[in-house]
Amino acid sequence: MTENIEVMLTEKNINPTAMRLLVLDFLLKQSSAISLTDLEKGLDPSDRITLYRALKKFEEKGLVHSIDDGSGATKYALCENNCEAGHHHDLHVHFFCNTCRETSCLPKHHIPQIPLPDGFKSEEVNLIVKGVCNKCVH
Amino acid sequence: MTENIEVMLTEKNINPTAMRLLVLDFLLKQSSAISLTDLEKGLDPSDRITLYRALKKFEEKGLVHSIDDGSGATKYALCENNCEAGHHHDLHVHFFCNTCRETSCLPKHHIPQIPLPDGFKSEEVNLIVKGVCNKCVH
DNA sequence: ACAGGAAGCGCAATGGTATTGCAAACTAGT
DNA sequence: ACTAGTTTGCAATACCATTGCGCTTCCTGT
Ligand SMILES: [Mn+2]
Ligand SMILES: [Mn+2]
Ligand SMILES: [Zn+2]
Ligand SMILES: [Zn+2]
Repeated sequence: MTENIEVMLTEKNINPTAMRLLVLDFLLKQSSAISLTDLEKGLDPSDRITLYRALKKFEEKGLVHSIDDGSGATKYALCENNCEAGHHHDLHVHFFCNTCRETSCLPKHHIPQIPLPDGFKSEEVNLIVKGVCNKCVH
Repeated sequence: MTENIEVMLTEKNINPTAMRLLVLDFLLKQSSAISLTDLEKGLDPSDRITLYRALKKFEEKGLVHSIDDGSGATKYALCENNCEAGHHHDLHVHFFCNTCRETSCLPKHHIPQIPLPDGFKSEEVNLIVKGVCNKCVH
């Protein structure tokens, strides 16, 4: 099991340090995207900055992607495999639940083509839908 | 002219104080959305907190809307008229230029319907396109 | 005109997040 | 075991957002 996690790191050219194994293990257990603070609280006595740099490294190497859901804190979630270092390919919709305040990836829901006025060139799109998630609907 | 600005405020049930007149005047002169810091620098010797509360009041009353463009600082822009207190109706696309770092409203470009998985209910959508704006394309 | 009271303003203070510098600890290759 | 490069922990910094509070200003009823 730890070996499995280690392979995931080495495949992305990330040195599998003890801290990074813990971080990836924690990420794998999540059902929604987490913030740095979530991670810090989840991995008890751990330095926030080290965790911050672990996430940054993961993102840089295409293992996780960051999500700006408007909550003020950047969220992180594992990529869908096809991402490479410095090049993310998982441009999907993200959902923020106003009830449980969890942010989820909707990898099946690609972002539609957005028409723009003449002279505007799109390079990146951030689409975040807010509402009530499937767990909070009653 | 000042009378005109004053009317805009009173129509939205906002007390037209000296500070608020200045803020609205400044907003009317902008061609793109501005941050609180932009406003503070634009209106020379003025208290940041007072400006902050002016913008909050304007937003609450449906005169401006706030934009989270991922830059870290909330941007503000005038609404398209049909907005009411506590109820904004200008759900349009926003564009962030990676070159000039200006954020623009694209009021002609409504946000398309985003399909969601079963059980998810959409209440709000934030769509921000990043790229190169018409002024920066060469 | 006067007394209250509400609204607005300026300043201080707080809390949260992101980011960098630096020295100590650690790893890997020789 | 030694050295070079990487990783870590802690301090420090920089913003941004938000609230508390006393003072001023403006409005209103008497
Ligand atoms: Mn995602
Ligand atoms: Mn807008
Ligand atoms: Zn939920
Ligand atoms: Zn531009």
